[in-house]
This record gives sequence, structure tokens and C-alpha cells, in this order.
Amino acid sequence: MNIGLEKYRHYYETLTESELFRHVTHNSLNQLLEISAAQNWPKKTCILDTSHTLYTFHILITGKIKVYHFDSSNDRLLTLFLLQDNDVFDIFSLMGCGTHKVYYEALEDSEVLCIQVPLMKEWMKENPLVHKSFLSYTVQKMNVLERFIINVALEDIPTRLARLLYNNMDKSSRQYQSICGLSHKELGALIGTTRAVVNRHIQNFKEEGILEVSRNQITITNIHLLKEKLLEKRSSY
Amino acid sequence: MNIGLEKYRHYYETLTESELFRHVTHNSLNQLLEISAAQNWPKKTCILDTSHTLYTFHILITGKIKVYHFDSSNDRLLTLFLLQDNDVFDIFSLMGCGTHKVYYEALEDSEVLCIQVPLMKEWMKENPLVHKSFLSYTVQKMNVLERFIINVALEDIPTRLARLLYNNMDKSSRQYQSICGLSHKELGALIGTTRAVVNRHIQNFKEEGILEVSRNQITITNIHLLKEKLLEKRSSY
DNA sequence: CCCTCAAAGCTACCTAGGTAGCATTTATAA
DNA sequence: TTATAAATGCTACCTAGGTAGCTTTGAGGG
Repeated sequence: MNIGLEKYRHYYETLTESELFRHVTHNSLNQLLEISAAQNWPKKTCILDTSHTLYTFHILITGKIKVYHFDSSNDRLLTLFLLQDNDVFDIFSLMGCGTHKVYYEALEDSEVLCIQVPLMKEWMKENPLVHKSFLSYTVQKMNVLERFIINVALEDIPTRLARLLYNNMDKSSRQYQSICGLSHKELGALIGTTRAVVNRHIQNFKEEGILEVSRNQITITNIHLLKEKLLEKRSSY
Repeated sequence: MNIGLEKYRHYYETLTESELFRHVTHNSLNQLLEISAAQNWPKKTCILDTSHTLYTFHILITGKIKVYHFDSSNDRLLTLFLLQDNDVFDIFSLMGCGTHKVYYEALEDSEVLCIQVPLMKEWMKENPLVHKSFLSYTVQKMNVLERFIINVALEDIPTRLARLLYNNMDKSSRQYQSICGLSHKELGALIGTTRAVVNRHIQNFKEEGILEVSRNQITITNIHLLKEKLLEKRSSY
């Protein structure tokens, strides 16, 4: 990597804070940075080509990246993950698990470290302890996926939407962190439905006094009512 | 472990064939068996108590075990995984990822090795290479989950059912392996719907000449028609 | 400043799939 | 054997959510 010293420090310190590289020596961390290429992905950059997804491993330094699947038959997106600081992708290609087809899009300006898969494999071989961290990380992600699938398969859309809002709300400030500023279409992709349906239920929530909408921003006005949405389940049947 | 020599050999050889323990020394594998307790879970045994799920790690030697979530509000099951020989569970508890609530049920008589989580952690610490195998294994499972969620969120039930049948059919013999003998209710749990709906579509498939039904057994009569079900998607809209 | 386009709001329609209920068949056990 | 329970097949009903199409709003760029 050939960059300014300040940038380098910035990357270095971010990696230090990551649980993935916590037990890696300073020396090894520097070696990792040596084989990395830093890239800036501006907002709305869409990464589609396989050189990125199949042969490159990525570390997200700052920003927000959406991992999604595209279904051509009904023209719909499904967001599998929202990656934040210190997330890594794509472990699938790292493990030679080649058949999964996902796309990436930067939802905010993002700094990304790119590492060729063979180089990364080499580095991991010399730092075998990271396998443990990666395992822990992957299991956590799998837990997220597991809950996701249970939601999509067993819960109706008002419940899923309420859960999405609730989970992403900072309980004290009632502000949103990760899903702040997303369009209804993006919200739909996050819970497995379309923008029209999301909009419909947001209007319902508004009427019920759960939230208020003001240009590109959803504000929860009654957190208790929101929470009730999660618990009521389908008892109306 | 205190068992007959033959059983011991049987377990040992099964583990040797597992990709999870491929690079483990004979000595370590014996140590693993030493801290294991062998159990036989008869068909339809349902494991619910947390001593099994939360504090014990399991290796499935022979048999078939269903990992499922139960939703009390609408009284429905969702099968997340069908575990076969040499599968392991539950990695979540091993990684201290305590919040996932799943149940286990033996669909066939199963031989299981049970290992206390602290002992397993100790053993893994002395055999750090297994973290790599476990990582690879977990990533593969995650890939399965990822495809599952895409199916459930974006595809209709005829497609999901057709895919389930197709994936679990031995293409040459047209026999089923893993889902053979499952009830419509079980099939529903595998694709995220109810038995009534599964039955409805099986009747449709029958009328279309895709399959035949004879007491607890589904036989595909036209594999091409079945495959078309997968590809036609929702073009009828 | 206006122009453009995406996002949001809303109406109307339709169908896949969830539900309820029952009758029939098959399996398991007493 | 009979009895009990489970699995299957089938009917009828209903509603959540997908779709189409349009208007309104507002943000960002020239």
C-alpha cells in the first residue's frame, strides 16, 4: 500500500479496534496493510464485477455497504446485510464457496481495503489465530441471518417493519443510526417486500400514532405502541 | 467415554472421514472421544432442554436431525437445517452466541457424541487448526441459509416446493435421500408454509404430471416439468 | 433560477396463500 | 383385534400483500 502516513495510521487504528484482528501482532497487521489496496467507494457506487466479489477480500474501514441479492424475475432486491465499520466481506470467496451471487452497494461514502484472495489466504496461514476470530464473526453473522429468515418466513409485514424500526433506533435519543435516510424501497429490501407495501404500513403506523414522517426521516413518537406491534403477533386471527 | 471397542472404532472412523477433523492428529482425535459421551436419540426424540442446546456441543455420527424454530403465535415450525452424518451442532453455544432459540428433533434413530462446551473449548485451544475447518464448515452452512432466505423472501411456494424436491432427488435413480418419508407438515416446515398449502401444490403437481404419490412417498415422473417449475419464475404476472 | 427525476403518497384491483373444518386413509399401540 | 392418533385429501372462505398506475412532493444539478 502506498499512501500517506496519516491514512495509514487511520487504517491501522481501525483494524486494531476490530475484534477480528484483536490478537494479531503489530507486525502482522502491518503486513496485512502492505498487501492491501485502499479504495474509496462513493455513495451509490455499485460493485458488480466478479473481480471484486470473487477474487478480492474486503475490509470496510468507514462507511456503510449494502449486501444484496437481485431477483430478475420480479425485479426485486433483498438486502442480506448492512455492513458497517470493521466489517469484512466476502468471506465466501475466501473460503472458496463460489456459488453465492450477491451484489454490493455503498450507501454512504466508504473506505475499503481490498486484498487479493490468494494473498489474504497466505497471510491467514501465517496468522492462524485469526481463524478463531473469523469463526466467531461468521457465527454471529449467521445468527443474524437465522433471525432474518425466521422473521421473513413466520411474521407479517407490520411486525417485520416494526422490528426493523425498533432494532435500529437508539432507544435513548430515539434517533436512527443505520437505517436513517433510507428510502421506502430500501426499507422494503431489508424486510423482503416492496416499497408500496412499506409505504402502506408506514401510513398505518402514522395513523396509529406510532411515528411521524418528515421528508426522508421517520421519527418514532410512541415507542410503546411500536413495541406492542412486535408482541401482538397474529393474535387477530 | 466408556464403551465397547467396536463402537469406539465406529465413532473414530466416522470422525476421520469428516472434513471438520481431517487435519487432526490421531492422538487429538482420541482425546476428543475421551471427553465425549455417546448418546442414542431414537426417532422423534425432541431435544428441548437448555442443558443440551446451551452447554453441550454435539457431533452427529449417524442419523438425521432437524434443527427448527417454533413460532407459538401461529403454531408453526420452520426447519432451518437438516443435519446428516458428520454434521456438528450447536456452534452458536460454542461461540457464546447465546440468543438463538432453536430446537432439535431426531427424524431417524441417531447416534450423537455430546461434549461439554468448556471441554470442547479446551480441546479446540489445543487443536487450533480446527478453527479453520470449523470456519469453512460454518461459511458453507451460512451459504445454505442465504439461499434459503432468498427463496423464502422472493419465490412463491410452487417454486420453493419444486426446488426442495429437485435438490433432494438423486438425479440418476430418481429416489429421494434426505426428505424421503417426511410428512407434508415437515415439507411445509422446510419451505416456510403449512401442510395444507403443501398438499394443495402437490395435488397440482400431480395433475400436471410432474409426480405421483403413493403412501408416504413422492415419486417424480417427469423431471423436465419439475425443472421448468424452477425456471418459469413469476413470468405469469 | 428552473428543470428533472427520484421518492413518497394514494387508489384500485387481484390472487396466492393462510385458515377452518371435515372426511378418508394409514399407522401405531393397547 | 380394536382404538387412538396421525397423515392425507379436499372444500370453502378471506385477507395480506403484490401489482399497476397515477399524482404530489422535494432534492439536487445545470
